[in-house]
Amino acid sequence: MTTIRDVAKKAGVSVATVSRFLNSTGYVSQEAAAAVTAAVAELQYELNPVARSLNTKKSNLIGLILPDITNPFFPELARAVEDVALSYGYTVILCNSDEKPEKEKNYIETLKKKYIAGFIVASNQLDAPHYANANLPIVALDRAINEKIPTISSNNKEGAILGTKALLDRGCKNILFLRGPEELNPANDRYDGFMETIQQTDVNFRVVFCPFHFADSQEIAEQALRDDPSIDGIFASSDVSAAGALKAASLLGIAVPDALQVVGFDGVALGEMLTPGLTTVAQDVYKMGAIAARVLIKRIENQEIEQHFYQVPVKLVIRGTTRSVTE
Amino acid sequence: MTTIRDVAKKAGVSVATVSRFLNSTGYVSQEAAAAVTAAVAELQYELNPVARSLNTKKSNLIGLILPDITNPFFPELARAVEDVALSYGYTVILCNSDEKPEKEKNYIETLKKKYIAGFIVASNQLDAPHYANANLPIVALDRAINEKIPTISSNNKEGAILGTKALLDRGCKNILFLRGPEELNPANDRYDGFMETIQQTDVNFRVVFCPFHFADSQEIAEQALRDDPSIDGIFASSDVSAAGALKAASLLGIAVPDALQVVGFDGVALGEMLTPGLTTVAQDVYKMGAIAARVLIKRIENQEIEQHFYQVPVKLVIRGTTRSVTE
DNA sequence: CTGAAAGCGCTTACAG
DNA sequence: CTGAAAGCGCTTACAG
Repeated sequence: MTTIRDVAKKAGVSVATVSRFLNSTGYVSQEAAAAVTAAVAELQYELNPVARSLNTKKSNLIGLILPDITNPFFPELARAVEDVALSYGYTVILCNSDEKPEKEKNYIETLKKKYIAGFIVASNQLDAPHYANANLPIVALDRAINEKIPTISSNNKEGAILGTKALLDRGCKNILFLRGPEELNPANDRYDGFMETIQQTDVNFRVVFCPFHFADSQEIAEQALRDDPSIDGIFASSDVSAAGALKAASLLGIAVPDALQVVGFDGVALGEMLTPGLTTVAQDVYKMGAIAARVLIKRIENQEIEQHFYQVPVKLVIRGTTRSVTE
Repeated sequence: MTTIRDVAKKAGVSVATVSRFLNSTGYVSQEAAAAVTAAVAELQYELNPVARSLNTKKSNLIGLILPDITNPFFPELARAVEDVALSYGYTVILCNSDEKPEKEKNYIETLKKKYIAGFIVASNQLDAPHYANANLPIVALDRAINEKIPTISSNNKEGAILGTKALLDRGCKNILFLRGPEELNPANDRYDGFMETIQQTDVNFRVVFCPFHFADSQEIAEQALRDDPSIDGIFASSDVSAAGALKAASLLGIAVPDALQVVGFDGVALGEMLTPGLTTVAQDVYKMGAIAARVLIKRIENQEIEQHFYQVPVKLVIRGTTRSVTE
């Protein structure tokens, strides 16, 4: 392995000069710079990041803390984070927290020992003290912990308004809203958007809590549809829940979209694979991840960041679970 | 930050003794051990992994190289790897390679500089020289590069036999096999299983290449079904392809499972969300990932490993895209 | 603009 | 069984 010492010797300068040149810190004469450049090229020298970390107490590792990569929302997010990280020379460590504070805390502590540069956190435990005390650059997804931590989220309320209107515009007169978990900020924003929109009309509606889980959603939807067969529209707070609702409808022999229209939320790949294809409010998950990574890296590198809250636009994707607009 | 030096001072021994004790390398007297233990506890000392890495040229990082975490097969694999890694004190770095040799090579090189402990590789580029020359513990998924590298895979051939028989047992007389990419070992094993089984019968069949991609699969299946409307069974080499085939059938107005039965391969969550639910040959993806991680860690720690090839069993999951068995 | 030297926090022959 | 010392490969005041 060739070290900075070898480079210094070959270039005829001190290691300090080589280091300063390589890190563009401090002045280096033209000649010295040229000599070092040549020596580096000739020896194919590459800096040892571990040795550097030991000094600077910083690495180019970033931690991505999320509940569970298995949840269809997260792979695309992880992909975006990794793409951006890679392009800036960072490496990402995957941390599945299962929303457990001890797991998160544990990750933060063991990674701090590795001088991790920062964290991107997509978790509900964000208000736990281990984040506030982490003393490290952090960027949050979907949940603001405090003003100091930049947050990226979709425009969930706007999305819910779009989704609700989609059902209204298509003639639904009795809408079931599958509301997501109460602890989830985005789910609550979606709820607000739905309520605000529906209450401006005289359309019937009911709201039911429903986890973002397929089998549970199916059961809850089935129950609701049995209770009230006149339901003619379902707005689910997630695509997985929408898939559950579709399954329930099929089991009950309810025709979609003729007798029942369904709109999901997320824009996950699953939606297009269903039959009929799921009409949904699509988030730009990749973009969220990319922004999160970019903002984190800016913070790590002490660059200015323009804003602390990023709202990524959302859009309605019309597929087969809704009919054409009625006049 | 408290260092090994502080511990040594408090315990009244040298840092060498502390280090030896902590790493259980070399002899340490009872008294010294006790003193160190007490000092460590009192100071809440934790070893600095970066400083250690610099000396030992090893870290507890493991790299997971896969084509794209966005492909529904991989999140569960990644989850398993991470779970096992965590329980043994390792941390996993996510590397999306897009099957590009340069990307893989680049990852390997930059991570080697970080003294990465080993790699788990789920990629088709495994025969590229950068693996053979990596000079690091590697475990492969689904593809053997050479005898030195342990490999974990599903029993793909057996699975294909199961899937084919499922169609045969249910009366299919004209089967379309959606064969996966030619470069993919598992896809070829599935093909072999299919061929072996079907050729023992006088049932009509045809084979078509088909990438593991939804829209492409849909198109290919649609074309095939148009060409030959008498097809009454489709065996797809992946669940995503099966989903594409189902979509095609629905578009063409072909009733599943009455006029057409479909069997997938993978056992991905998507399968149960489809309507009707997808009958499929399920792999135990989590188990594959867990074994891969366990084997890699054994190699890293120079433990014996029992075998070099692990075949994880596969099982047939019957859902709604097939009928009941005919006599 | 540059170099000698100390230091980051550990490990590991080596001598005793 | 144990300690002094060198070393892992870099960075960073400090003095010049």
